Amino acid sequence: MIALVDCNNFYASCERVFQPKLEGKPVIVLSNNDGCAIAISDEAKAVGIKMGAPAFMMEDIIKQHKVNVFSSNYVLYGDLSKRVMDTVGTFASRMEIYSIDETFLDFDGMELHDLTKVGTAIKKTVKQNVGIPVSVGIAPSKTLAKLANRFAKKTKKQIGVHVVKTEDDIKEILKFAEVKDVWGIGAQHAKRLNDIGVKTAYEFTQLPDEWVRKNMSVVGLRTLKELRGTPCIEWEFMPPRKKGICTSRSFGKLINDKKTVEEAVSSFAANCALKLRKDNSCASSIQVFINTNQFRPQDKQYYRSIKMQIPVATNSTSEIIHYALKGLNIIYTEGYNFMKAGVVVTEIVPHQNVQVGIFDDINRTKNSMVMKTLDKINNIYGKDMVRIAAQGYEKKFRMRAQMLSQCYTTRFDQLLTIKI
DNA sequence: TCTGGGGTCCTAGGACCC
DNA sequence: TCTGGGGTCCTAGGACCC
Repeated sequence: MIALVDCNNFYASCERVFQPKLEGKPVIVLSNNDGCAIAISDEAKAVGIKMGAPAFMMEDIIKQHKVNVFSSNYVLYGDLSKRVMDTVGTFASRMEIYSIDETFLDFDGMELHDLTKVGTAIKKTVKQNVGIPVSVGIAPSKTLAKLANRFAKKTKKQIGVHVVKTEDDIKEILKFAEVKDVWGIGAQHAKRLNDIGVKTAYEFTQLPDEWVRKNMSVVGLRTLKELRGTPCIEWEFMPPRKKGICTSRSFGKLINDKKTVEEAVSSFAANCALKLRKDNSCASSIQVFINTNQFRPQDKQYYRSIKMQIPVATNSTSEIIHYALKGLNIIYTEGYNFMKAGVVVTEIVPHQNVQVGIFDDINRTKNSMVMKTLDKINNIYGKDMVRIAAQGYEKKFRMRAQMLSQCYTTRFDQLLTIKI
């Protein structure tokens, strides 16, 4: 059996941990740049706030219902996520962390008589240790565990746990779920399925294999079998090395001078280099892209990207900035209002596997010592305390984040003050 | 004023090779 | 009627996830 433990409205719940007065009140968290709602408490859902809705279109609802709005604070959420996972991990010998707020537990080979009891214990312990509410779904396959979890959230709010064992249990949750709510079936396939009269997950499981294979590829076929109770999705207990690392941001405002775009791209490149070093990896290829704001029909539109090889795989900030700017210089054209840019590093290899070319004249030992020192300083004094000159000083491209909470658990200067 | 960011996998089609 | 066949690699685009 497989359990899926999922944090309820995770980012909104994180904000509540440090402001308990928000319990029972509507809370939402916005995406980067204070763009869209990406976490919505039940109370905020109840007053009509929808996932992904742009903030500027919800101003009336927010004012009218006194919705508490937060900018996203990924440092805080990342730290609380780690604490949740540490607690959940004690309940099974093997765990696969699937995302910042979800983890699968492998119960195979464990003597568990009452799974509902186990689920309840997980929920209670996480709430007590970290303060985050979770739901638990337990079933024979990952896809069914996801559905069971959803079932628990929708129909057993107080308990927050649902166990699926028998054929009848499976049928019950399949008939309850719409096809669009199945993990692995997105909006496109859901529409296609609805068009041929398939509305529920149960009806989907009644389709012939061949139809699913033909119209939804092997991925859809796997989902089908998982829903019928046969596990087909492999465990990934160790996270595999990433194939690409991307840093991209919308700017806080439209930008039409090249120097500012260069500073933004340099900062994104620096962030990719930092992520590579944290992963102990190097990249031998880099992509840069820039684009205008597609939501402004009055503006001339522009999108270009470029991919370049890096002769010797690297994770050095200065080197990656160098190539990023080289690429930007090729694709940049004057006369547009730019809204977004990004840097992607790919062809990633472990640091110790880097092949050095014969004509390589860069002093890599010295460079890596500089990077180590830079990371050490920035670790203590905050990211970007020391940076490469190309990243600029003013950060005119900076995102909006007007309602940012504190880093309560990771910064000494932002600890919570308690008055007794 | 204003619409996120970071990933994965699969498939089809073109280029190229023998 | 019909224009070789079979393989690999790369890329773009589309689907999905949180």
